[in-house]
Amino acid sequence: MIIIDKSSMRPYYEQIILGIKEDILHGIYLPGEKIPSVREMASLLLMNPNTVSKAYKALEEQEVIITVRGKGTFVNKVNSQPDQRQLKQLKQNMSELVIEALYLNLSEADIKAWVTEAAQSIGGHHETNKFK
Amino acid sequence: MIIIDKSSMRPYYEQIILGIKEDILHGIYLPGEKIPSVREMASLLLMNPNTVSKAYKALEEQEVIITVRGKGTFVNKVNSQPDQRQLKQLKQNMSELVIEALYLNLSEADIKAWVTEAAQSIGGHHETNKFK
Amino acid sequence: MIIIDKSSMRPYYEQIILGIKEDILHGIYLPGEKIPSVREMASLLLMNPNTVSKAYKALEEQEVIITVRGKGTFVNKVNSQPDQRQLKQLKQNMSELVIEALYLNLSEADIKAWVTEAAQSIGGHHETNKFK
Amino acid sequence: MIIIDKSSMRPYYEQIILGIKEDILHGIYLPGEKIPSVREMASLLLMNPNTVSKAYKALEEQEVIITVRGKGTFVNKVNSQPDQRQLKQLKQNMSELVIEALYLNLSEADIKAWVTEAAQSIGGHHETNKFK
DNA sequence: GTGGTCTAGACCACT
DNA sequence: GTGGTCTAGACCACA
Repeated sequence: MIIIDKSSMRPYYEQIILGIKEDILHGIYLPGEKIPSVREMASLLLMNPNTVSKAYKALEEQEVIITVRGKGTFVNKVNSQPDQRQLKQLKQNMSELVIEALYLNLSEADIKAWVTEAAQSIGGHHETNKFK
Repeated sequence: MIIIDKSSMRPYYEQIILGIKEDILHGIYLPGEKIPSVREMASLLLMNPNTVSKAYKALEEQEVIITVRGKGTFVNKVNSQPDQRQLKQLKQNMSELVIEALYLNLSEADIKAWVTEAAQSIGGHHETNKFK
Repeated sequence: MIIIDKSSMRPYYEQIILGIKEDILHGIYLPGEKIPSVREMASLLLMNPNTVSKAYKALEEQEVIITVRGKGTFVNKVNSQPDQRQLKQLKQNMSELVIEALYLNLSEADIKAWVTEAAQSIGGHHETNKFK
Repeated sequence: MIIIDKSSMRPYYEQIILGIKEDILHGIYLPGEKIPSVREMASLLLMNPNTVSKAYKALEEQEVIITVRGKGTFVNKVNSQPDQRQLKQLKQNMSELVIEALYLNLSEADIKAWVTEAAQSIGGHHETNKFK
């Protein structure tokens, strides 16, 4: 279930992107399955369709979903060769996050515990991880 | 040495904040020591003084530095009691980062390896971690 | 109604902060309600938008208001767990004020009369005080 | 004993002013008594003489101390007819402080308790209050 | 339309 | 010389 935090700094459309990815990882939406249309999702989330549309476009660019004109939007199979640009960006973000965490007097182990916690709240449903 | 990535999405002032924290963790600036004045830093970074000032004010609010009007800006001792709000925010960011990473087909171990790498590129200079 | 005293030593942005808090305590702005946009408030107060923005950001940090990008700024519910740092600062200020007052030959009772006066010019509208 | 908080927002010279007033209220300096010279005070407080001088000038303007050329600086008797401007300013500050306090969910009684506490940490030594 | 960021330049208070 | 405040005006991301 996607929950939008209206008071969050993160823009709505990014929250939607994250929420859909999370749902896919949770196995709520399976590869090949249809996800709600822009309008449906908009009414589910009580949001402007334009905002949802922006999220869907971004997801399509990341090849997470595929839109078929006149039929709907479907979950893509996970790409086994991840986008190098995205990877680099993610690693950079992690590095910055670690700086902040160390500055808050956390240890490396504390940070890794967070990773474990986050991963376990998701893991087990996502097919591509079964074989790693 | 702080490097500003002008093409990054991250605003300059946040990059300055991160850069200074990183420098402190690296032991380039020691607690009690004076850091460059707003104007000096601005000319070092080829940046408007107001932008630097904004970063310094944020750092002061986080109790990373202390500014004394008319005298300069100084590195504070690291706060051993981290701000709960900041911690919560950081953990939330970590959780979102993990989702993105899992989606890029990374394993939990891959992510932890990033943490190790990031931490080791810093660790060893930061006094408060010696005793953890 | 917020009134800016241009001859006051207190910077404009602090006057705006105080004025908005006062208006909320007076019940002019209710929790959840939208307050004027940065630009509106700036034109109301005949002031630069940046100055208003600075006040709004400070108010958001104090969790008095919540800003939603692209939508506006809204009054938060009053925080029942006050910030310890703010409390300490306020008490310190009170202590200094009392010294000055005693030095002007006022009695403790005189000072308390001021407190009563100030509180009554506000009280009765602020929901959280009804239950204390 | 005057203590200067270098990390306080309040400028040094104001802290000196407050400190001297506090010492007089505490009976450490009595009316007619000589207080340390600018240079002595500066070396006591580890401060620049110019800063101390600024404080002394302000205190003289408020008729708290009297400087006699070639002899030194002396505590004045407390003025029984307080400066109306100062009174008004002080009352204004109190009003603002009360707004902040109410916003932090404090009751009127809480604020008055602070006043009592502050006054009692001083009271009893100051002659002009004995007769009120 | 909303707020956020950045620049440029002015003036002020403090040390 | 230090940081703090304020203005003016530009551009951008978000809804």
